[in-house]
Amino acid sequence: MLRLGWHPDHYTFPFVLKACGELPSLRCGSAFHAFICASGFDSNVFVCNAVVSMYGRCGALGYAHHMFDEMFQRGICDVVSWNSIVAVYMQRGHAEKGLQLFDRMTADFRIRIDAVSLVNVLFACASLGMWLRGKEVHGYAMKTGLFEDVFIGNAIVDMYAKCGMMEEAKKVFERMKVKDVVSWNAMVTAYSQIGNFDDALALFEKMRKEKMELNVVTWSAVIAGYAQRGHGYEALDVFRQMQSCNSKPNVVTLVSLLSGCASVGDLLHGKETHCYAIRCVLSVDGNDLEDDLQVINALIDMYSKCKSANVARAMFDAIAPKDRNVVSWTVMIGGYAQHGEANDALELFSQMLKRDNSVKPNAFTISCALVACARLAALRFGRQIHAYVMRNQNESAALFVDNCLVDMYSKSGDIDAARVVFDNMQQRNAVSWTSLMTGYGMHGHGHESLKIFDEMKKAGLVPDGVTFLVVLYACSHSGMVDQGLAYFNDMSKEFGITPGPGHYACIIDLLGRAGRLDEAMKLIEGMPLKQSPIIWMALLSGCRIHGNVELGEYAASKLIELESDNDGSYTLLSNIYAKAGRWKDVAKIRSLMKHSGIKKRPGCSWVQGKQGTTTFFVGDRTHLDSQKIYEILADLIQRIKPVGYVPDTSFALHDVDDEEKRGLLSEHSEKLALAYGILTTSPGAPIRITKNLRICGDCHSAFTYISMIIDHEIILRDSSRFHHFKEGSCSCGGYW
DNA sequence: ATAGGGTTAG
Repeated sequence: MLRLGWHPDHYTFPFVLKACGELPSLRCGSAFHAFICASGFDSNVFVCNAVVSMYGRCGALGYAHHMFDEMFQRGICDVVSWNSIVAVYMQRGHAEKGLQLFDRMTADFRIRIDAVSLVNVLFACASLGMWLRGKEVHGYAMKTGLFEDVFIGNAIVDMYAKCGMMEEAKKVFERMKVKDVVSWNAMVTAYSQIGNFDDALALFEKMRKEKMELNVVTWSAVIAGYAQRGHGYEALDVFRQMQSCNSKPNVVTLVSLLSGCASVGDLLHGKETHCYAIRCVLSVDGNDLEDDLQVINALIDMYSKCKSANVARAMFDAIAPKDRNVVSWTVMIGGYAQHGEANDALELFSQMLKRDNSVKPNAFTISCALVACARLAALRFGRQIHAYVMRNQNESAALFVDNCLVDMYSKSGDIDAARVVFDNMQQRNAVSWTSLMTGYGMHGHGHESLKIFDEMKKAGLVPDGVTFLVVLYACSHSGMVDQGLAYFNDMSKEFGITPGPGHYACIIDLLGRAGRLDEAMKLIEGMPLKQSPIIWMALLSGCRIHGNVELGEYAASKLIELESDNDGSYTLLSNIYAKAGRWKDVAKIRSLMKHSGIKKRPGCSWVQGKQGTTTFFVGDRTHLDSQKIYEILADLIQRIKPVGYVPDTSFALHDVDDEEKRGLLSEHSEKLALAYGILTTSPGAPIRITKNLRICGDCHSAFTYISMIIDHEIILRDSSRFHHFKEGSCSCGGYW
């Protein structure tokens, strides 16, 4: 246009400036601003107002305010100028500052406000939760007739909804004579966000039935509603409907959809959505970095929750390091912590701290790192994170992080530290209480766990299904059979909680340990539930403890029937046969496992040291100090034999002669870890070992004797609970 | 000028 010799007028500039704001491109915008000044158009209010908005949209708050001030000095501000600067502050998240300016505009300068001014102030009331002031504005709008404006009506509905006054919002919505798609969307999203998704869906259906206009916001809101409730398949279904209606999904739609795929672990649809994102949403030139990053972060999250940690990591690595934001780091760390290798999570977290750059962990990141520590029982690392939290306290996020700390300390074997964190919490919820109860339960302090349960109820918190799972677990690991049965009855009668498979498994476990296998079997037969593998596993392990071959075989056959015959069930059955000396049957199982391709998961133990953890597999000889480790072990075994230790070969699981069996036993990963712990731990300090599977019976007996002759307490966490070996006895008292 | 989105705990 300029090249053709045409001259822009004051109608042209606002359009050009608007485009700069939408890009947004501060460079273009300020270039036009300079051009405007040079050509004398800066005397025009219309143009100047557009400059203010442009700077605001480009995030240049200072420039915007400077422009406004200059106009103010020149005395050319009109209502639009005021509205513009107020809106600039609102949109950048400074609602309070915007509201202050609005008050000056009306009180000090007596500017006659219009509909846009009202929408601005309603927006501020909504985001600051100032419903009283919002109500005044509502009254003003009714008096002046501005309520008829659909924009005003929508803003009032939204204000009430955001202030949690759904009844008021509904009333206003129903009284609006003219409604548009925004009005309906405001109601749909409000219902969805307060958890009343039924009403949200009902409105959505009504919109469709009456053939109202549905836009991308409507569809995205419904997809997000399903996704947030873990209904990924329904979310995908709505996405299909959206496509068949020729609505074009955008970034928000895809991010919602991906979180739906993640929540149900649907890798296939996740990949499909990834392809769609590449085709239609991700910008080719990387112009829209913010939006792209959100989609990429959602993709990383989806891939790790769908057990594709490597793909997730590749995407993470593909983001330029300076472009990764805190969410990118958090989803990757959280992905490793929960669905992958927890060690990788801690490795990545350390990297994040080391980069002394702009990205600092937030409460989400810390929680994810603590989850990883809890899984590994990485007490030392967990303590460091605790110290970091103390240095960078953030009140508003304290509850979540503190709960993670309680869980981490409980699961890492420092129940006293868990208690200290719990006692110092400003706020507690049901998760805080149950985390502590789990800790005591895992350590075999059933009575303490139940005491906390009583205190929890006294504190006014209502126990739910998870709480009772923890209660029953605590009872079974402390041999409190009658209490456990009583709680099991109470939970449905007094608290109206229907027991699920997990609760039944706990009770079967409880009865099984106590040797009341017939009662356990009767309970299974009378169960009003679908057969579930964990229930048969519980029975099977009860049979293992009491050497009941017949019932064990039955439970195993049920597991195979349910097609959940994993290595654990075969190992248990094999243990039962071995205990009964039925070596032919042991061999049969071995060949069956070979035949069906089921491999015994390798046992693996790791021990906490000053320099981090050291891991051992069965028969591991890869360690530098291997020779010393085996020497220490051999020496210990020789020394405990005179005190009464007899190697229990039934745990060796191999149909080989006794001499060889004894060799295999002494190479179990937990024994190697203990020897290494003795080698490297300072005298008197406890040795902390973690094992991925349950501790082997022979190792348990050996550890008990060893604890008589060494100067360390041995604290071992296996996949079932904690064992504290001290002075010739173990805290588990046989309940493991 | 009004409506929608990603990461955390038992």
